[in-house]
Amino acid sequence: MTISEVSKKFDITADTLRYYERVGLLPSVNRTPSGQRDYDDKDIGWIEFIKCMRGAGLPIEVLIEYVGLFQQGDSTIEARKELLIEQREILREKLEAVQATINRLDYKIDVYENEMVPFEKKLKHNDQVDE
Amino acid sequence: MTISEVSKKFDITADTLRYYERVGLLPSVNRTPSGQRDYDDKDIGWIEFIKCMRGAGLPIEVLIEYVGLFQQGDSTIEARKELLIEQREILREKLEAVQATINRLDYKIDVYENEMVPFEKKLKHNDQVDE
DNA sequence: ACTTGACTTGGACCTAACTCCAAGGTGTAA
DNA sequence: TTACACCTTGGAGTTAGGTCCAAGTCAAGT
Repeated sequence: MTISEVSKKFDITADTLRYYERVGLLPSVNRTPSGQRDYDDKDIGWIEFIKCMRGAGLPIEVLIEYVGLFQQGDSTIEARKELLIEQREILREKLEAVQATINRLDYKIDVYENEMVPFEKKLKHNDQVDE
Repeated sequence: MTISEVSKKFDITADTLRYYERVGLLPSVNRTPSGQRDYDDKDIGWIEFIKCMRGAGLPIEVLIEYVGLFQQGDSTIEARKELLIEQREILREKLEAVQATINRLDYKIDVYENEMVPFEKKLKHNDQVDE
């Protein structure tokens, strides 16, 4: 799979895909004899994983560390698990914060709705007075 | 209230508070005769609001716009409401993404837990073989 | 009056995560 | 074989959101 195909498939720019590779987030992408990237299923899997994790806000550094551990084989299983648990905890806190803010916006929007009723009434009243 | 008191109260550095003011996010903070900031209840209210919104990831630009609308008075109530509705929608999507990623991490962590059982068994087996 | 600690400003600097560009190589259809 | 779209690299530039610093002012205690 070429870089532009992957780019379209995941809606990630080719520049970003090259950047990911450069920083060690996407190691060992195969090349065609002429040097062009040729993504295989394993690469696609990583990209899909990275897209999901980045979409939730995990820092690239953390993902690089995870990839690095993965490449070191079975001896890092425990470390990888700990890393994921730690990130999950951070995401749980983020979820809480986002939910709390949504609740607050719900309330504020509701107040605006109800504040507009007397506001519109006032406008109507003024219209009547003018007539 | 002095800047350091506000800083402690909300766990926001004084530099950040000044930065917020500079970019127009916290307009019209009163000063003492000697020119030092003296935050009042209204300021405190805004800071608390900003902290909550920033904590959920709303961009500063959007908050600046909201503050600006607010200062223009009642005629912007509808616009403010629309702005909040739009941001709420974005937060809902973020919530979805974070939740989906937590679920995925739950699954991966679970796999690691179960992958480690045979891994440890293997270790134990080796131990027995060695003895 | 002097010290100490908090406050002021303007502006430079920093980090994360891209994003863009120039200069050049490749591949395929007419 | 020429045109054209697509690929390559290294490196510079961008954006958001702070963060830090120097040089100076101010306030409270001794």
